[in-house]
Amino acid sequence: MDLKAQLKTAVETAAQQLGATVDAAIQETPAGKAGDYGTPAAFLIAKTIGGNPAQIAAQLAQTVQLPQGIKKVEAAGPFLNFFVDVGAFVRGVVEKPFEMPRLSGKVVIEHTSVNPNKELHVGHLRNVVLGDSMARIFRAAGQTVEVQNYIDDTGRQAAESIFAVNHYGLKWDGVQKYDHWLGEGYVRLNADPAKPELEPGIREIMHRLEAGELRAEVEKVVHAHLVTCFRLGARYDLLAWESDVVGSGFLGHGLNILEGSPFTSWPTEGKFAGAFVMDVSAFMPNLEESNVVLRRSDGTAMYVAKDVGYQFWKFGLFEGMKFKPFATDPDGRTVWTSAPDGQPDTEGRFGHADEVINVIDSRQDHPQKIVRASLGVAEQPEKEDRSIHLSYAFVTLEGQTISGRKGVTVSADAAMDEAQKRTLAVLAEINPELSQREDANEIARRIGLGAIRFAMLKAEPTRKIDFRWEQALALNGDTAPYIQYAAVRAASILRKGQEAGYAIDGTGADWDALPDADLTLAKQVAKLPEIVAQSVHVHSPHVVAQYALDLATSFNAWFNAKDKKGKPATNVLQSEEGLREARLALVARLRQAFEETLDLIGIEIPAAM
RNA sequence: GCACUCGUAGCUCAGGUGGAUAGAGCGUUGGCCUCCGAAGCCAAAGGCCACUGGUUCAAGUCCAGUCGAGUGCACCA
Repeated sequence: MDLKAQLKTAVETAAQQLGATVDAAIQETPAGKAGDYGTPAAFLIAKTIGGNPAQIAAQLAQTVQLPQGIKKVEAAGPFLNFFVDVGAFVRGVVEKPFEMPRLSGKVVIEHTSVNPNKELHVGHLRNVVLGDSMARIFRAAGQTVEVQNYIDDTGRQAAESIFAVNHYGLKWDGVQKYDHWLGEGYVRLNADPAKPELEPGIREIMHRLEAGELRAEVEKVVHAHLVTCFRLGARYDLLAWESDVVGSGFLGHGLNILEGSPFTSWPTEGKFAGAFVMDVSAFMPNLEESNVVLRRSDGTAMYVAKDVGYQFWKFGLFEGMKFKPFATDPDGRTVWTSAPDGQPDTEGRFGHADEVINVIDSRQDHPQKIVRASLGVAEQPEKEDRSIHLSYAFVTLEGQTISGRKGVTVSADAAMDEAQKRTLAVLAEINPELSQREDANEIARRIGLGAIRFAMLKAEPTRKIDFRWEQALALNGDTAPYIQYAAVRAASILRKGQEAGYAIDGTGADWDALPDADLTLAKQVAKLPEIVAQSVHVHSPHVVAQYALDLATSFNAWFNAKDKKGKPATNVLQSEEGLREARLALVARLRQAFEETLDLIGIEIPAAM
């Protein structure tokens, strides 16, 4: 149990003795206040048993049992503050592995789901990075994670691109990236004044797509998309094709389940006569129209019915899809795909989620709420509860709405190329020697991609992002390179320490020689597990990104600390023996915290900067 | 019109389940490399936390309303 949890128990036990049952919050004391951790629990106790909070805090200070590692407690007015034993605390942080949350169960995360008709643009980056980071974080918290990527292969967009290729007689040269080439046909078609007359041809392609005749064409785009996503660091377990969702009868299965619900009906009169409708008012209050049509009066299904069926399948409400390998990712793991000629999933390997997270932009808020409500309609309240829409605001480009058709767009591939190019240029300028090293490109890759990923997830998902080169590729300030630089610097200290023959594992450490400055840093390092727990709780990786910044800031401040005479106060290698070993061990732990934290958001640390 | 999201420093953003003087980055100004990496650090300036009311010992945080911005509201996909 970590120290804060022990403090919480100690305070609550002491409160019990005074006759009050409270939920004691343990927080860090504000900078400048006495103590390390504190609690305002006396307010709550005073409320239940009466009395003066300050007096109660004083009483608690007398009776509370101090856990190991806490050397002193004192009341500061109504607050109860604890003082940690610096040496014992830092030693604990250094020697104990992180106690990550231990969640169980399976979560299915759907992300990317880009129309297979043209290349990804910078707006898609946000989706991929959010989803991939969530997958990493949930995995670290102990859950089984399955990442799915939905392929809308029967939609209008895919049809238009394929039609354009045929119509204009376009030939792929085998050199240009396939998705970029295909996208050019799409753009050309949509700029063509004759497009309205071409409608019958497009419709024919749509029918052929639905029949699965053009699967091979679509697969080429999907492979090209995977190249982009792999480069970003994303990984997938399963590609779920819309044609397979439909072909596996998920629509019917889903509607069958819903038909047994008291919230669905086949009205015989009124505006919905002849249609199959679902009343979601019990799950989505305040709607002007609470009836959702699932099957039209002509018998055809509405689009949301597909989403509902797919969602039900993710939760394991029925089976039916077949699967086969599709590709191998850069780590050598197999990416599976749904396929009509695949094998049945007899082991319940895919789907069967306890929780489903759909990473989709906020324009889909309403349909996603309907999907969620449909689980309520199906009388599956716990699944409804764990049906999460990770909604994020769309990305604009230099203030304009991204539109491939209007040419207001930057591809994800170009953004990554540019990021690496700019990084390399900066490297040549500020560290010419390093830029001559043979791994200079790899260094630039890690920094450039890190910068992009970080820019996409440092803010809350509900924030709108306006993609601007200077901002997305900035190398100082609140950026990935700032954090990476700190991590590299930490590694550099460790290397120098080892070269000098010092132990970095705490051997020979004099923990009690550590001053408060080192305690501040150790406290920051110790926070990682609760950060992971919070990120899982709020379903957003921005919490982890912000923590990574805090960690780097704390380390830089500590590294540069000066004493009253303006001399370095925390120089590790020049510290006295014993203190030096303690600091080296702390820096080693910090470096590990950087690695684990950045890995949670898919950012790699370069060998040097 | 209805619903959802948002409104914190000039700009871009952090601020667990309410708790002690509201924090960063960019930009501005001024400092810090005979000392482990200056892509760094320190300091200054910059805030009626949109507004009004309410709940509470305590509100940036919760509730109601107002104003402003964005998005979505088809037997479309």
